[in-house]
Amino acid sequence: MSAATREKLLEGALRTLTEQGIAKTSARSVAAAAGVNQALVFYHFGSVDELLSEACRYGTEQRVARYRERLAAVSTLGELLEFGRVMHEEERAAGAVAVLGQLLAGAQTQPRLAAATAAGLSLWVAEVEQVLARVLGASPLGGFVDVVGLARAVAASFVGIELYEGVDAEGARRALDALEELGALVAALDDLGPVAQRALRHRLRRATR
Amino acid sequence: MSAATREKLLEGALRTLTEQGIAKTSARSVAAAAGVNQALVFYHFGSVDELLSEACRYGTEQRVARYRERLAAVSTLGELLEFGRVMHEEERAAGAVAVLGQLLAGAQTQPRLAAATAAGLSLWVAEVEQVLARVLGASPLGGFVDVVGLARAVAASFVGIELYEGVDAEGARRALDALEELGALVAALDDLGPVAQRALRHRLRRATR
DNA sequence: GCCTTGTTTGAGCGACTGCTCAAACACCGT
DNA sequence: ACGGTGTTTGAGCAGTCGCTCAAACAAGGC
Repeated sequence: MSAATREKLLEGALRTLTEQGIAKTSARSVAAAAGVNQALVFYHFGSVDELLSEACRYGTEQRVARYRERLAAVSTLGELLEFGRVMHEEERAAGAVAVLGQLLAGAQTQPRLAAATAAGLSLWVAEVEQVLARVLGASPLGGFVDVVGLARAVAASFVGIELYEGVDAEGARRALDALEELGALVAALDDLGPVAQRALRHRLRRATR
Repeated sequence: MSAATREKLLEGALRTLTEQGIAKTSARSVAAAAGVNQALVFYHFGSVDELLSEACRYGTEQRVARYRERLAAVSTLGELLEFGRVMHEEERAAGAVAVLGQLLAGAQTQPRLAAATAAGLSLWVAEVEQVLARVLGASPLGGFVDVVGLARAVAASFVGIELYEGVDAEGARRALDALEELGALVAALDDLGPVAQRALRHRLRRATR
């Protein structure tokens, strides 16, 4: 039992990761953020690594579930871009994506953390994949891009930009604006006339061979 | 003087960051990697933060200079994509981009590091910006995307994907493949006939208003 | 009342952290 | 040979790290 303490520690770990970074995240700092004794980290999780791994899963599942309904309603690229902007605003406040960045940095040399972080990221990837398949399927680009790969690229890039925001908020804003613009341009391909669409598809077929 | 020791420490810092991560990068671990006494960190740089900041500048300038000539020769999107692939292979071995990821993670709560990392990233951004302006200027998309913002997005995304590679190498490969594919599709827009190009430009103009 | 089971606590271990410092060192002009 | 200058060294300080442990605690069955 004592799920309450476990949860306090998980929340404390997420808060510490966003506020202090992976370098200053320790059993003591997490326990302080959770308001409990530091020995409980080892009683409940065995090690700091294991706590962070579980916190990654806990936090990611929580965030993904928060957006699942809204994501399911997205059916055009334009809607997806708008959703991305809204989500970015919400997550910046919660720092949820920044957590993945910190874990990703820490995971480079810790196999246990690497597995947990990869699993956490794949939750996001799975969601993005579904939406992209739906959105791109209806576009002239449908069938020409590997949705599985693109979903991974989108998720990883999002984390990179979130980290970038921590050192250059203005630059990150411009980066996101530019991507939104670029997305809107791709969305505009949907509205091309039938002749232009045919010419475009013909070109795309040749480019992918 | 004693530029030799300074350089040894800078190289040692870069090596430690890639091999151990920001969380395990300390004055002692860097000095060990450099093969010198740990007190020299403080004699030459004053603090660990300052050493890492200078290492960021040192490493980034070195890598950017390494690619400047080749980047200047890139004039089409196709060439740019090929260059990106080659550079990725070279940098993965050197771990130079992974260093930026580690510094980015550490910089979230350390103002001194944040400034240095932002400066290092801006060196890459400046290069990407020049190439993008040249490459996109010749494409139907020219004038429709904010090159300054897009360059920042590209740089930050590259770092994110590099970090992702540390936890899921196969996934990162697919992500990069998909991006390359997507780029090839955009490049194919260049080869559209004049009628389709006109229709496309018309659509783009309407989409950006 | 007592004993068992599951949590929580504070103290403490050895190792590590950033950083300081007196002492030793190497190399210079004189 | 001498002093001066810049560099390097090992020891050491106070503090934190991951982790362990005996002891205190709460709660329930008997």
